[in-house]
Amino acid sequence: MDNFKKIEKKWQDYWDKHKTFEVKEDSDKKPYYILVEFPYPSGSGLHVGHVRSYTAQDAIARMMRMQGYNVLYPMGWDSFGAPAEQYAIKNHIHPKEAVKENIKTFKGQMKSLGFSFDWSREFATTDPDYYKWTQWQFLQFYKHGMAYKATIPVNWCPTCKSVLSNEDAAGGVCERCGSQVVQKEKSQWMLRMSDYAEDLLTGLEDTNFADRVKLGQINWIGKSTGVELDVDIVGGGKFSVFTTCIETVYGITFFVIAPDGKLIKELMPRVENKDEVEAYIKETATKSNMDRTELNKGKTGVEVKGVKAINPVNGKEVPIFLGDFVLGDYGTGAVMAVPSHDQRDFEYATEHNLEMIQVIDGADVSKKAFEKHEYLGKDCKLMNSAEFDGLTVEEAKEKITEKLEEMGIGRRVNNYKMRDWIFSRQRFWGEPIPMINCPKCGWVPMNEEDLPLVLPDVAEYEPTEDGESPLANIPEFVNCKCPKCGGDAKRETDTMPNWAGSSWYFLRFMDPHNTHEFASMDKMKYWNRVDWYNGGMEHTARHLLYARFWVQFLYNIGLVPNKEMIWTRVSHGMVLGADGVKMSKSKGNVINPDDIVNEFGADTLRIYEMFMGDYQLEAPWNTDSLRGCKRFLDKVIRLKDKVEDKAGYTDTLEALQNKTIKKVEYDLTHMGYNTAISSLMILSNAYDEKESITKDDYRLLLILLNPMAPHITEELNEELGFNPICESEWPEYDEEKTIENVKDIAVQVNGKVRGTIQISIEDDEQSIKERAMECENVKKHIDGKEIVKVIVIKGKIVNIVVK
RNA sequence: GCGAGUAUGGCGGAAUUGGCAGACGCGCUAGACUUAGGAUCUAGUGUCCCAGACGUGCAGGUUCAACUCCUGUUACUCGCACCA
Repeated sequence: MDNFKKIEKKWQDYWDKHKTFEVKEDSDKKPYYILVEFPYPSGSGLHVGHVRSYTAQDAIARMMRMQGYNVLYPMGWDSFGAPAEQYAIKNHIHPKEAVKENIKTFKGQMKSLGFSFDWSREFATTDPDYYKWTQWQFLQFYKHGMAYKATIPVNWCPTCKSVLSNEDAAGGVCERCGSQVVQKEKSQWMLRMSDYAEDLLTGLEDTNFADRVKLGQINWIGKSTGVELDVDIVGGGKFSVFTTCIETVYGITFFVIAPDGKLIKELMPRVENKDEVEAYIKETATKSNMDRTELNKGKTGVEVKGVKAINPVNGKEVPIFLGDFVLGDYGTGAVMAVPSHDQRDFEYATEHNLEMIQVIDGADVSKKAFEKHEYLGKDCKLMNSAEFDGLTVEEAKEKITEKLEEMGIGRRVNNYKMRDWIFSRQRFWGEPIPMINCPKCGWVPMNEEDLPLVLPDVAEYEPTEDGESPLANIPEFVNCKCPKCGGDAKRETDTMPNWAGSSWYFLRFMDPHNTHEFASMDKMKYWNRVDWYNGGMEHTARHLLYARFWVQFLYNIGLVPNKEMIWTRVSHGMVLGADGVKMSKSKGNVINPDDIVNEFGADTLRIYEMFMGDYQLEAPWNTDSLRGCKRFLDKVIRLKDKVEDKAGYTDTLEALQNKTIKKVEYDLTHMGYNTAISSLMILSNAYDEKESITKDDYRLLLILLNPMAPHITEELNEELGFNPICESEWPEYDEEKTIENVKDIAVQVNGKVRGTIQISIEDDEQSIKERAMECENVKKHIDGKEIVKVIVIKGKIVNIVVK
């Protein structure tokens, strides 16, 4: 029976030859764009996790094609990235060679699984024809004032002489060599993403993202409304703090400023304990933001001696501290500390023996702070706050803000956690940033007609001594003429982050071969937007936010038809190893899809991955369960022996068949793949119980199963003499026939099931009640007791309440 | 730490609106057919002190009725800005 290999190859060739899944924009069918995140073609080949989401999207695509939609389901390669570069450094070959090999492997694997991708639209982000447009779009950002250079700290390994990602610098130690990581200032290209914070927030209303996805976006943007307050420094100078709790302003007993901020640098000449302060700044430079803001750790910090600040509302002089929990790049890099009403300040004050002033009445603040989440909305009154004493917190918030505005030292502001996008990478394997630095003209964008700026072929891919991209070592690349004045100039040697190419690839799929635009407005208008986008949970915050930002910018300059180009976004759960943990080479629990396809067939793997559990949750691999799926398909094959050469449907199967069509249709569009398959198992079990079934009965099962197991169903369908399923229509169900006329319902006494009765649709409440009371076992439980009430839920349950 | 998610038999999971908890599959037990197979078929399979009681991480609450709603709590998984 194991001729599945032949069958699968046969139908894959058939689809290729007939270009079954290639779509054109001239169809009068309704367009529908299904997208799955294009993979990074790693050296280890396709992961069974890829198979899960590609199959899920494939099933929707195949069903919707049969339902008459013009379905676009494309695939490509997100092929820039660090692993290819690491490989190149080690083996001294150009990353593009490794990428080429990997893509070949991935594509072969995808074909062997029978995914209905439109391969005529394939591209890779590393194709110069593609990244030409990524570069072109960067120039648009630049020309609209959205790209700028800024000096910001990066993780730096002094031993490897290399810039590290936070991941590679976890715990302040270099992943590769174990050296202490330090923060180093570097000039980087930035995109003004924070300008879009509000639009990215409101834009969510024009999407159909799952709630948890929307929440992820909202939290990443991290909007908070509050007041920015100016604070004078004794003896001259001032700084600002941002607070969401201006009502506690009279409770300020000190200020804390960021060790990595600008302010401390300005104050330095006046600082009395310079050594101590500098040592603390140095220490902070070795910590990541996460280590710094962790609440459980001790509140470290040092007083900045010789400098005092003045609380603007009451003229009180208070000390200034350095504290690493204050971040230089969030808010104003300084906070007001009110230990009585903020737990973090409370701990800091306790540790450093600082004064506390309670300004909101209603709790004891000697042991812990009385915080906003405890006092807001509870009618708590102010105290120790001059003329504001006795006002409620809500009134005081407003009145104090008004007063500060009048005094000209306070402003209402929205603060966002989301920062501008650091767009430079000191790496080789990324899109070169098309900017030229001219000694006379400064930064000058390349002429658009000179794009793409292609990555050169080089022998070494190591970064330079001072951590610049290897491109800096290539004089032919670096030295150029200024497009403006024609004088000698130098190219930017940083490249773009991996996120760049994936921020707009879904637009390119709409018009992948366009040589004069990244995509034509006409074609984008035809497809309108991505209707259904699937990817991993780990991408729902950042990739999606970057992509939305990119699109909103393009929309604002009139280059895409919608402000949001992605309608529904869903995320699938990871496929874990059989031991319930993430698959990894080191754990030896990796399943290679090729092995499964070889031994069990693509259809079995597809069915299994759809059946393995709730699509949105992670699920461990289980080979026994996979065998069960093979058995199910074998059973479907065996059912063919029961087929009589008869048209029409078997009467007694009609209700179940209609119900199954409805269920599969609903489940495939609601990510209930596992229950879709279970309902098909139920249908085949019902077929199996019959002496014989008709050809139409059998074909119905094959069509419903086809989106998930496309090869074997096509083969069996052909053996029956029908047209290929991929050229057929999806069956329609009759709602009336899905309703069962006669049904068993449970009868409860005091909420416990004591019997069942059979009811039919026409039965009225009274007769159901009477029949329920007559049940043997029910009688036993209500005998001699007082009936308080009888609840009848039509078609569901009867509950008799007795005393 | 912040944000999100999850918790149901031996295992994966089901239960669309609060209405018979455990669908469907795996595994397991017994049998049939067979001569040895990861094949097929039949019956069974939440737990227990088994005419009944208990049971959806834990502790409470609302309700005629709670896996589902509310309050609190624990554990695990993911993301946190240069991994993709």
